[in-house]
Amino acid sequence: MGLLDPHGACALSNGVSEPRDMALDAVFAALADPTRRAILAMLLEDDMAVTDVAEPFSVSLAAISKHLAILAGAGLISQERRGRVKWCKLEPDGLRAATVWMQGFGQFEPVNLDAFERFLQGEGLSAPDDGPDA
Amino acid sequence: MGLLDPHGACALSNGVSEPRDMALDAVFAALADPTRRAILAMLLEDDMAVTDVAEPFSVSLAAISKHLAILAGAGLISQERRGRVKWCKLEPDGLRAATVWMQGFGQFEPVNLDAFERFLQGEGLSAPDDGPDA
DNA sequence: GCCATATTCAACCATCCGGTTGAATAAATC
DNA sequence: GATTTATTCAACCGGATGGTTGAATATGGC
Repeated sequence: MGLLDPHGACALSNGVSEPRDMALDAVFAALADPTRRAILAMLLEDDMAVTDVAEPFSVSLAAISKHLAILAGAGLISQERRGRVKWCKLEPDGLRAATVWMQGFGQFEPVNLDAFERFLQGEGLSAPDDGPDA
Repeated sequence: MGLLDPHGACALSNGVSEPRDMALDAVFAALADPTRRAILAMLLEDDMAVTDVAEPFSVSLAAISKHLAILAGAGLISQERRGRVKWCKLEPDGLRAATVWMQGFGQFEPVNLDAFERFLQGEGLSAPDDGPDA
């Protein structure tokens, strides 16, 4: 499928509804909530048990449990039960499809140096030094 | 804080709710709908009038109008009224903050060559045409 | 002025979402 | 076995969301 497949899973007049992008639906919907984004950021530092994830938030444990289920459903985290504790682990690959989809829209940005730098940082490569602020 | 500020605008037990990421909320929520993603992909090719945007979809014009309002509210498109026609234009910069936020999670991916290629493509060379089977 | 076109508004509807609460399940501990 | 700890389930609630319809509002053309 094309990077920017213009006709994802949406109601088209031809009646065809491709289920191709349900994953993107779930990922973006999961990211649309600030609590869930904060959870992802926490898991970026370490795997955590559900109770520990919930600790910094002022909402009920059940609410956090639901948030985690949504994140897991979107493939952004995985949950492994060990004993009575359920460990939550970030699944960075779950973001890849969404990231790629979004990058398709970068072509109109003149340079996008910020993103480029971040990308290199994330890759562990050294920048091809056209200057740090080129 | 910054890129991966672990405590965006969400309910924290300390009662502090930073309004910093409302834009991210809006952007991701806007992207969570397949119809809206399809609209963005259409606008990637050309500016369009509301009626023309609505044409390929099997939902009412009013529904598309609402979708466009949501996209505009998220800063992903701009709308300029010229005569009785309202032209819709992609605003790729509206995606930048979200893209940068997401890229912060790429650091766990071993190589991410795909994304790297896409990145380079999007950065300047020939537009990464929507793909052979788009 | 009148009619067609382009778009939105307003009201409504069904469903989803994020939250709550209290009970239920399951595993570790005493 | 009883209790504490970890997590989810089930029911419920208010508000948002995506959709509809029909009327309203402009604007352009005749």
